[in-house]
Amino acid sequence: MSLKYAVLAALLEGEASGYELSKVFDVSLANFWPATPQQLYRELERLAQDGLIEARVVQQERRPNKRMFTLTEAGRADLRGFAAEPPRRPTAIRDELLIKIQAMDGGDARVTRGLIEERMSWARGKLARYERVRERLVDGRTEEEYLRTADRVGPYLTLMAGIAFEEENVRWCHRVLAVLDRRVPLG
Amino acid sequence: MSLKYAVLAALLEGEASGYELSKVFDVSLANFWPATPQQLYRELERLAQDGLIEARVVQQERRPNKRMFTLTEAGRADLRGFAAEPPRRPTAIRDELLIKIQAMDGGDARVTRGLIEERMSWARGKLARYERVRERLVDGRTEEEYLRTADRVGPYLTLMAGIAFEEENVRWCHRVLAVLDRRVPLG
DNA sequence: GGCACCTACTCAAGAAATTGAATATGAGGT
DNA sequence: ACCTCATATTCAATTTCTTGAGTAGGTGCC
Repeated sequence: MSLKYAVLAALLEGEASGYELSKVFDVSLANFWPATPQQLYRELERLAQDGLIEARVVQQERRPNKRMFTLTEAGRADLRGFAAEPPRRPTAIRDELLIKIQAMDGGDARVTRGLIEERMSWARGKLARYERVRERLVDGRTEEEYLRTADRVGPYLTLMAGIAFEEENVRWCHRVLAVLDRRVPLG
Repeated sequence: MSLKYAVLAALLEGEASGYELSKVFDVSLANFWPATPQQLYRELERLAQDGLIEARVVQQERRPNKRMFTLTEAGRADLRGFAAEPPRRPTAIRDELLIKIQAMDGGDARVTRGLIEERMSWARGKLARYERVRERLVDGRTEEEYLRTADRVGPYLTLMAGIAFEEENVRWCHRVLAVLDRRVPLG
């Protein structure tokens, strides 16, 4: 049900094809509502049938044709309605690494260390990418100026949530490493 | 696939029935691998068939009988193997509220405020519950002492992740409220 | 006395997600 | 010449998840 609104929200940025959406999703929406390309194509089909988005086929010469989708007024209205309702489900996190950490005792601490280090460097990579998105958004303005004057601040606030999450992730990894070291010194 | 290991990890705490597991999942595992009772019962069936857990029926007088499940040695070994592998999928977060925030511009800022306040008080409630779990775990010891000496620290470290996540959540909510106020002062 | 909630599950229909492959073409590198 | 990657989807099989209901007695509260 929510994928529907995630797609509509993505289209607030403007017209896009399924393929483009699947890219956009990867860098922004995926941070709080992941979806595979297949899911997106299916959802776009449905939304078009329900009149919440409009499709037009763009003929291309040296590429496969593509269908570009735009929000309709009905789509905007539906999204506004959704945005004003309280969420139906609480936040859900699925993190395989945490299952592994839950079960780590009795295993090889050095292997666990490796997993944590991998996670940490992945989180740092993500932070770097977020930072670039942030810079493109504020576009030279100070944050304060941006937040007071920009048309839309929603995308910035969700980006902040993503950044905070990954920063916290890095701190947690440090902490786990410290605990592991105290218990089984690598000396 | 991971639900399997989440269940095995939960059984590291000792024998449990499906019903008990569904309670345990609610307070601890659900924080990084949510599952409904139906999912759990199905998974337990499968794990028992595969010989990773053992079931025994406990006759009860004034209650329906229950089946208690224990890890087998094969189950422990499988779990150890899993815990040493790198995760197959990155962390996935699904947060309806963030979709709403992404799409909030053009809507009623007071309504959005309400949603954020709801989220904040929910996060505080969760923090309070986490704190109680933490106290039961450390059981009078200092954190330092606990971390050096306890048999298992995995559950504590995942609890720390949950606490950090919710604290971050609260901070983010404050921030969003500040931004909303600056843009549309409530006077 | 009645009602709601707790224990302890099981069943089944339908919706959704996952996965892998298929299609067709072009661009860029070695 | 060949290989891989990018564009831009679609299809289909399988698995998984979600939802609601059903069963059946017990406990606690007003």
